Order: sequence, then structure tokens, then C-alpha cells
Amino acid sequence: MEASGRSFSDRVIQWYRLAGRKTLPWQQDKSPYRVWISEIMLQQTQVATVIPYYLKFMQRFPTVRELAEAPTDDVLHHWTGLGYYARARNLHRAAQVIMDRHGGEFPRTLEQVMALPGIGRSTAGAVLSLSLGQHHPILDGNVKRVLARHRAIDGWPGQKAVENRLWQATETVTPAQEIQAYNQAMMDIGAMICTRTKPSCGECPVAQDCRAHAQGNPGDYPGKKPRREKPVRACVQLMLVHDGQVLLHRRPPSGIWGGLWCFPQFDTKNEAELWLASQGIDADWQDFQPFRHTFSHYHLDIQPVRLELGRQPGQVGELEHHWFALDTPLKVGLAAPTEGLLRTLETGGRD
DNA sequence: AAGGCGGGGAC
DNA sequence: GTCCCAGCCTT
Repeated sequence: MEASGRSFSDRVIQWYRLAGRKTLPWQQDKSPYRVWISEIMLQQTQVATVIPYYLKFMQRFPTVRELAEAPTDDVLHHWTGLGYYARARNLHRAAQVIMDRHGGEFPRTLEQVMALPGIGRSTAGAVLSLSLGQHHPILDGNVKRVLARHRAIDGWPGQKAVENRLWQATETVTPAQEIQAYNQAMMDIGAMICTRTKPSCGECPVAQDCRAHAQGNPGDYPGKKPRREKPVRACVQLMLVHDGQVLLHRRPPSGIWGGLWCFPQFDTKNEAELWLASQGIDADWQDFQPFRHTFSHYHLDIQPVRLELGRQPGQVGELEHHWFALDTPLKVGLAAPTEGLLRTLETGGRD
């Protein structure tokens, strides 16, 4: 027991009653389904970004059945702009698994939940603890930061050994009672007090025995990811336009922008021209303003090109493709740069 | 054990 | 510009 006489978890839970978040959308009418959707959206994505997506998503897919029965394009459409699109594809697949193998009832054991696509140990623990009060530790970015500081755990959590120590820490301090308040509180403390920069240690319920606070260097925890130069790649994206319609093709389910609709893309201008020739397309080549799109692991320099076709080709390559009307909002998944270029096309903007 | 996988908010 | 966010999956 700590010198204060009150355990770590008691102080955390007490703090939650006074200052924790209790009015987020997914904290109302709590159910495993509603909490699950929120946890997936919140993976690597901040709360403020998620809220509008969550509200629209729940309006369109209020139950697991409606999600399972929806077209994948519709699910990805509701994910446009959120990133990490495998989350949406896995969500859709998991909903179908729940219908097929669990009779439409969200599974209730950690093992069954972790077996669903897109759900790992932390997310499974979060869903079952927050919605049903089951006793499971969690380890998201907030909990990692709070525990790494409180126990002065060195190293980058991307390293297996560091992550294992953090899991051991969360297992040790997670209480048997009041799991909902405790897990929610740890995420709230991480998000509101034990922030990445300039933590408010004066308001922290566990600062009194926090090792990083005592050392005066909470900013050193958790350890940073090793720096790495991002490679730069380049591509040409062809915006084929005819009669108010534009050609998009669906990207393969794995890899970057998996399952999203995108302009035909080539590594070089030469490859693009060869492809156009092979399709018998001869049109005026209009360079648009090039721009850089940055992923977590590389930069992509995009050269958009507009081609106004005199006639609409029948078959275009072996691509799965479709002509979309420019003035109608597309009900499919689009990558952020595609979305931006479509808006530019619509307004006729050029460089 | 390490790398792929987005986009945006905060600084 | 940099860093990182309620991580998971594949290799």
C-alpha cells in the first residue's frame, strides 16, 4: 500500500467521480456494440476527430445486423477521412461473424471477442469492461503513458519487452471492483492530465508516488519511437472526365487505401501515357497543381492530371472501375487526396 | 520482433 | 515542419 494509505486504483476511481468524462456519445445507452464501434474508431484517432464520425455511423448502422447487411462501400464511405481503413473492413467482417456465429449477440468472453477481426487484447478488454463491467485490464496509449511515467518504465512501447512490462503493470494495478470507472478514468487521466506535453501533475491523483514526477522528467516517458527518414515516392493520378462523369477504380483490399475508390495511378508520367495509349485514349493532358500527401511511413508526391475524353471508353483495362457523376456525392470510400481532387474537379479548379 | 497501415490535431 | 493519437495484423 502506498504511503498515502489509499491504493493507486482507489485514488484513480475517486478522481473519476469528481472529474472524469461521463457524457461522451458512446457513454450513453452503453452496449457492447456501441462501445465496440467507438473503440475501433478511437484506435490511433483522437476523441474530437471521432465524435462526428461516430454519430453519423451510429445513425446509419444502429445495430450489428444493419452493419453486417450493409454493402462494404457504404461502411467505407462512413470511414472516408478517418484513415486506417482496415479498421472499417474488419468492423464489417466482424459484424458478419457476430451474425453468423453468435446469433447476432455480441460475444461475452475475452477469447471470443479477441477472435473477431480488428480486435486485440486492449480493445477486447475495453469493450467488455466498459459495457458489461467485466474485469479486464486495458493498455491503450493513455494507460501506457500514465503507467510508464508513474513507474518510470524506460523504452519505446513499440518494443515487445517494453510493452510486456506495461501489460504487467496494468494487470497489477487494475482493481477487481469498479472496473468501468477505473478503466475510463485511466484513459481520461491520460487524455486530460497526463498529457504528452505539459502534463498537469498538480491535478493528478497519483502524482504523489509518480516516479517520473519525482524525477522531474515526465516528458521523457514513454520513450520515443526511433526517428527514421520517410522515403519519398511519386505518382501520377489520372482524372478521366467525360460528360460530367469521372473514372475511379477500386483498390485491392490489402495495402494502402485498401478497398477505397481512387483515380488510376501510375509511378511515372511515362507509364501513364503507355497505359492511355493501350486503352486507345487520346485526350488533352492538363497538369493540375502537384501536392504532397504524407503517410505514417512515407511521403507521396502526387501529380494530378485531368483528361477530357471525347467519348467514353467501354472497357478500361482489367481494373474494377466505375464512372461516377461529379455532381452527385459518392457513397463509397475515398482516400483523403481523392476526395480533395474530386472537389477541385467539381469546381473546375486548375493550377 | 519489426513494419505496414491514414489522417488530422497539437505544438 | 514534428510528434503522436482509446492498436491490430502480417511477415
